[in-house]
Amino acid sequence: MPSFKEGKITKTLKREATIYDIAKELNISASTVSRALKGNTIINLNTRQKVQECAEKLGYRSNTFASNLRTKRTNTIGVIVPRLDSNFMSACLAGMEEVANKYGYNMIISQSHESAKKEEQNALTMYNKRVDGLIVSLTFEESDLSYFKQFKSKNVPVVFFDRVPRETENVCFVIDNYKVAANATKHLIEQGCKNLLHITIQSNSNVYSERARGFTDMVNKCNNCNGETLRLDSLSLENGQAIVDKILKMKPIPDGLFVANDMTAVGCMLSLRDKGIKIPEQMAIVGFNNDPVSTIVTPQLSTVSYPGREAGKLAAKSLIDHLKGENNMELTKEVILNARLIIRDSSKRK
Amino acid sequence: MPSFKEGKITKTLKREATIYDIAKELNISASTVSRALKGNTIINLNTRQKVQECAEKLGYRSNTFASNLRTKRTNTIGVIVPRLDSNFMSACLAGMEEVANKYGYNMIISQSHESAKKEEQNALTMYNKRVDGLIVSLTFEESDLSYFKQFKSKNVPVVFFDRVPRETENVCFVIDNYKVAANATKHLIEQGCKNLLHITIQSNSNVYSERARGFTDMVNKCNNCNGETLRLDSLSLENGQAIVDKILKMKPIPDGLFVANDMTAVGCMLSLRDKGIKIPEQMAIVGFNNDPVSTIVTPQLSTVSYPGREAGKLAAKSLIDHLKGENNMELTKEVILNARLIIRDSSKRK
DNA sequence: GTGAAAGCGCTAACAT
DNA sequence: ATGTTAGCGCTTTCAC
Repeated sequence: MPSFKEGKITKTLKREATIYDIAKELNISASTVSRALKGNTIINLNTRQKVQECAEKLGYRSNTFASNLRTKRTNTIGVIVPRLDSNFMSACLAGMEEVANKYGYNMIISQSHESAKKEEQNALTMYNKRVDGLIVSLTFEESDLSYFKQFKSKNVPVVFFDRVPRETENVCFVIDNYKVAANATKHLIEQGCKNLLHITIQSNSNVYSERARGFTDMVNKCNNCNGETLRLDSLSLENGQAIVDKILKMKPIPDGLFVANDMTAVGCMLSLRDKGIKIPEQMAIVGFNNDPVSTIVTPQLSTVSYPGREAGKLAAKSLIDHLKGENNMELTKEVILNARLIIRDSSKRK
Repeated sequence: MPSFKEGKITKTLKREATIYDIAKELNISASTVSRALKGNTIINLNTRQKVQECAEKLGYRSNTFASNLRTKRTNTIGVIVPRLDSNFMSACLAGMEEVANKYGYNMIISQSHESAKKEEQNALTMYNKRVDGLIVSLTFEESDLSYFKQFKSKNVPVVFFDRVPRETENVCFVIDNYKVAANATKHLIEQGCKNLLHITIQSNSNVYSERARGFTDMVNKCNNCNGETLRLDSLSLENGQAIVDKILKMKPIPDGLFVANDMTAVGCMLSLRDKGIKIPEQMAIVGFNNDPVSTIVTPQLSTVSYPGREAGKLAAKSLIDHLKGENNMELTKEVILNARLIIRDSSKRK
């Protein structure tokens, strides 16, 4: 240990206490202090208590970098999501945080804002911060995802949820977007809709393409009905007005809407109501996500429940189990979460 | 540097590349590599390029711990919030993340779940992780907040937002809850409400106590009206039913409601509608936060706009400016953000 | 423009 | 039960 000959008092006030300070104070070795601090029972109880007291007295706090530098683990999980300010995403994050926290992991969260470039930057940051594991929901901007490959070479597990790669070796937590979209469409057909419209986003993301595919396939199975898909640049509450303007110019005007998220569906509903169009009589509507807004709008919005909190918890748990060596990720490829159609008044004609 | 005599090849594959590996490969010193990697222009451009190439070739990534261990900075900001899955909070977090990311900081987020004990644990974790700064919104469970004092002794700036300490030396980002609550109450009175009810949470938190005080003071200024405050254990959409049951048993039944958050206000509205009570004619309602749901419910909910995203951005910016030495936190005590009453149909009688 | 050397604070293998 | 020792990978004087 270096000696602080000059200005000792000032330095002592400024400097962080280390295990060496404790060791010196108690006339024992640093290793003993290190062990005592970890509660290692091989160390005399008496010594342990003394160390603890002295640590508190000196305002000691463990230096995670020094520790990480040695142990090569960070106890940190990186999370990259498109945006964190949606009901669905914050539910996912809350679930992850809960699990991570429970097992002693911290979470670093970053947003890609739907930009592949930002996603890459974020991935690089996570990589350099040496997160122990990574949880990702992709942007809908297309990219080769090569920047996630590097993690594999370092044995850092990556799991995806919701928006997952089309093809990947990584574990994915998803719902069966195809099936549930087909179900929703079938429901609209059963309610007597003849001219269906699917409103979604222009994207190659599995989430949206699968929903669109489910919609189209189901429409095609139906002999006397028609289906169109409207692909927009973004989906939000505010888009409602513009969307409705478009819809009302279509020939024939659709009588059934399957919208890829609830906020947009609600935006449409509000605008349709302004135009005096009756829901569900003239236009039956089904949304997606079971956002709280779906129960608040009048009439209540039929939607697909998507258990975000559970998805988050499961993804985090799976990652942590893997890190603790308690499960073998090679065994799991994909976890399909339960999503189901919730029928409410916005689509119920019978 | 240690030599890896045995099993060199295997080790080379597993081991992380370091600046020493690059140095050896290029026959230069580690210091030069270190400088080159940082783009230090004192190093020959040619050398810098070579180093860069070699780094990529070896899959080198900077070891932040070693770096942090030396520089004693983490470029990480800790965030502790009660819950992250509300519209308001995720807007705040999104704002913070945006700013933090822009200035090269990472964010570690944790939830206290309204428990003071968990808040303390989280603070301790942040402390030990040596965050460069901390942004906090408090639980509504009361505590002495002593666990935030330690940061000051280490010169780690702490800023609070939304739910802030009653007395503190730290910078706080808030709205004027008192004033805006008084305004909302005044508005209800102006609409002809005689029996007002404020629905809030049982808490000493500045946010709720100030809103309640604003309400009460304004009611007291009014000669011919009456005001009660209902303090609950929690506020949520789901509480609506139970709250309405209580309200309808009151004598006299209130004709004006000022609810401390929008979700709860909406919960009440839905339940009131079920009971056939007319809004705003029989019961005028004002909420708080300007959550998207306020524009979705029928009739639209009058509320108080609370600029969460801006609050988050400002809090983060202030913290980072301070970390960069660009502002003096001693100069700022409290930043009052703009919040204003938004009058919609749920309270408009005239 | 580049190198040598010391040390940030901790842990763990090995000794006693 | 405790101590000795040797680094983890980086940055940063100071020297040339």
